[in-house]
Amino acid sequence: MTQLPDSIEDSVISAILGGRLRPGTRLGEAKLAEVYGVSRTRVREAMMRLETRGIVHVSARRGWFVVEPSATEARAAFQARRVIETGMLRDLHTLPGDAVAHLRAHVEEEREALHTGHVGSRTCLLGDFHIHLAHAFGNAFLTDILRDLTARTTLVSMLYQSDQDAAASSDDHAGIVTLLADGDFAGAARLMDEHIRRVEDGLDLAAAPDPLAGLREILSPGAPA
Amino acid sequence: MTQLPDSIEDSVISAILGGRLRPGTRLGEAKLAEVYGVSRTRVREAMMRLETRGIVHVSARRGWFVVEPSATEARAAFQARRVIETGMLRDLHTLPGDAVAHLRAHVEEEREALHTGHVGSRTCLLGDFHIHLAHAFGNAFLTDILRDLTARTTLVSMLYQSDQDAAASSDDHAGIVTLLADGDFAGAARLMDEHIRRVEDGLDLAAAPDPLAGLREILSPGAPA
DNA sequence: CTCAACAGTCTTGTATACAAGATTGGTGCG
DNA sequence: CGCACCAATCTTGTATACAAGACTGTTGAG
Repeated sequence: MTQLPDSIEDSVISAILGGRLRPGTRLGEAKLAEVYGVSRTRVREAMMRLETRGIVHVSARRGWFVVEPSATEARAAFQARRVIETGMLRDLHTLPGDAVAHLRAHVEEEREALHTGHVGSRTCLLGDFHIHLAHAFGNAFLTDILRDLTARTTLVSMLYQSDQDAAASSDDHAGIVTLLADGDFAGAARLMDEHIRRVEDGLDLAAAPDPLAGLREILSPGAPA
Repeated sequence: MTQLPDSIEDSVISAILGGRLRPGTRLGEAKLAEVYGVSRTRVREAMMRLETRGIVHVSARRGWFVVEPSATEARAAFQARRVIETGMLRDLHTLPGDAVAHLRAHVEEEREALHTGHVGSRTCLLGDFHIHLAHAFGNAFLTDILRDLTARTTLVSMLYQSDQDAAASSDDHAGIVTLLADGDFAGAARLMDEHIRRVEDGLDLAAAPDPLAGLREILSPGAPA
């Protein structure tokens, strides 16, 4: 379903969406250059582009890091998504003929991923729903903006998620598609508002961003201190 | 009011907002490097950042150019602004105490610029209103997004504006501030919707983007061919 | 044993050199 | 006179070299 990324940026973003890159992960220029088989120049360019999109940031002479949104930024990212996505649905009058079918198919994919239990593709699909919805709306700018915001909220979820009920999210998505199919755009907007709020409220923003992100995977099999 | 820009990006953007840089203008790396007194490397970095923000684009081995939005992109840019700004106002419950005062002061500045008739600062101020409003809303992401979208719609106006009644726009702004002061956020959202639609409808999207943009300023004092 | 100072290593920051393609102006043929 | 071809020039694309700062591990004094 997801075509393999052709650029370094897409590759990094899809790794984030799929949960393979965690917030705070260091992305060394030399290492990436080797991985992608290009020179540091290209890697640097890609990193700078990702920086202006708010996906990574650079710490002077230390390296590039996947952003670790603060509690404030986490709230703001979800609010931004809520504002844009509900605004979009409220502005909606008609949808392209095949849009509902595509969205329904996507929700079906989500369901399957829920059952097979593959966490990576599940997270990725749940985020993709919103991007597909934006795509159906047909505004390229909003689609791009939401893609970046979704990447950020995915990072937020990795940092602050308490339980993040994936099944409930997918149910919301299904409900939204049903309302869209009925032409009840205002209703869809309301449900979208609740949906994003629900995810947002499920976050534990008091949880301090894990300063040991990189260590965890190495230490996780060991006994607690 | 507007502090002088400290980065190349800000400098370019403020030149666009002020109407000093027109769509299609070529920005040569060597020339910019000389102007800013830096090496081509820095200029290139800035240009690439502006490219991901949709402000300039690169034509392979020909140079960097200020974007010339197509009719489709023009419509999409305004729609995106409408969706976001109305969504923002609808999501509003309270406003910081000094926000209304600041916005009122800004509208007053617009009025003065209208009377003195300085086109550059007028255009700049009319765009800035929306950015200040976003700032008052208090979401940094949305503010950044709207800054870039406003730059784009400014470029659109330069290409497709038929008459662009600045006075009417300023009146709309004043009306929005009044409604905000009364706490009528839904009303403000409605007026904002009308306001952006009005500007959008005032565009002549049939007008082909001027392929001779760069020549005009040189030839304008001369007689028609 | 603790801690401060220091040398070595690693990583990014920046400039510069050179390659590759685009444009321009000129030249010669038809 | 018009047009196609070609050389010269200009501009960006990419790699690489070197400088500057940050981190790590060691060493020695107290």
